[in-house]
Amino acid sequence: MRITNQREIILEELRRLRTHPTADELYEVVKRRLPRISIATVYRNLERMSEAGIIHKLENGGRQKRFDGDNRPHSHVFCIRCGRISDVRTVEGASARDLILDSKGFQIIEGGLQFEGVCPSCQDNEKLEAN
Amino acid sequence: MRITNQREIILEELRRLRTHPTADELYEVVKRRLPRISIATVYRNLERMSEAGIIHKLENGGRQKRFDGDNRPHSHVFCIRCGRISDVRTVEGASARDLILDSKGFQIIEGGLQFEGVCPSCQDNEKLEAN
DNA sequence: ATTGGTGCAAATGCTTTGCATAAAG
DNA sequence: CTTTATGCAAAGCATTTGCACCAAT
Repeated sequence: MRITNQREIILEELRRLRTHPTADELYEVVKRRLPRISIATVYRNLERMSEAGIIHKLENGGRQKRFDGDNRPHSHVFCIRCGRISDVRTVEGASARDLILDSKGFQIIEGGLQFEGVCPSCQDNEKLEAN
Repeated sequence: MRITNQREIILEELRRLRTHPTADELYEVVKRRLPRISIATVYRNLERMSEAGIIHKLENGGRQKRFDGDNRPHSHVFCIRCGRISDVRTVEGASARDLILDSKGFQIIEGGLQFEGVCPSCQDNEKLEAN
């Protein structure tokens, strides 16, 4: 994997953001430093780097993918309303890998806890909408 | 929610299949019984029923969504190569909801263990490709 | 010099939607 | 009868890809 300007800046900005941005959100930020960059380059690099384990790709209920520059193992909460993602703390030592009993022949590569809920700002919106 | 023929048969076939089918796989199966059904109807009903908690929508690394007619809480393994999904057994009592310590203000609706790995048939393919 | 990466625009593919018609309650 | 669901085709939208050009090693 060649070290290009684009790749470095994409990684740098993804690590700086703590918001688990979507590809196009990250593209907007990176564009400020590299005005001629293409969204395709952002997608290609996010894909390559997540395959390489440098970053993490997060799924969210069929919405746009989100990316996480923090590749230490940790759990997330997904807002089922707006798609926002937060990190969460869980009990130490309760790794999903240890909890699995029968993997149905699958070679387990990783496991994690995943939560779904409603984020604070969507809870506010729900209250407003109720009136 | 009105009880239509389409809705009943979609649910029936989804419950019968234990393969966590994609919308179009299910469409193919349902079409044998209802030749004039539209894929849009399948999508609409899967969406409605998963909102209502009758069935479950499963995400899989940015691939096509898969659906599960078994709505009892349980964990899945996702094949990172082909997208196949299997149910897995985990230790009793280790619910993700209990493990969470700080939910960052999110109102947790559900939590579960999620694994990624390589399914048996893709492991075979990997062996073949190595030669 | 050679390989791999980029930008652009077009294509892809899953999913959703508008609308006229049909079925359910 | 009134409302909700369906079928069809077209649109939407995030993501991927072909290709000619450029940059890194």
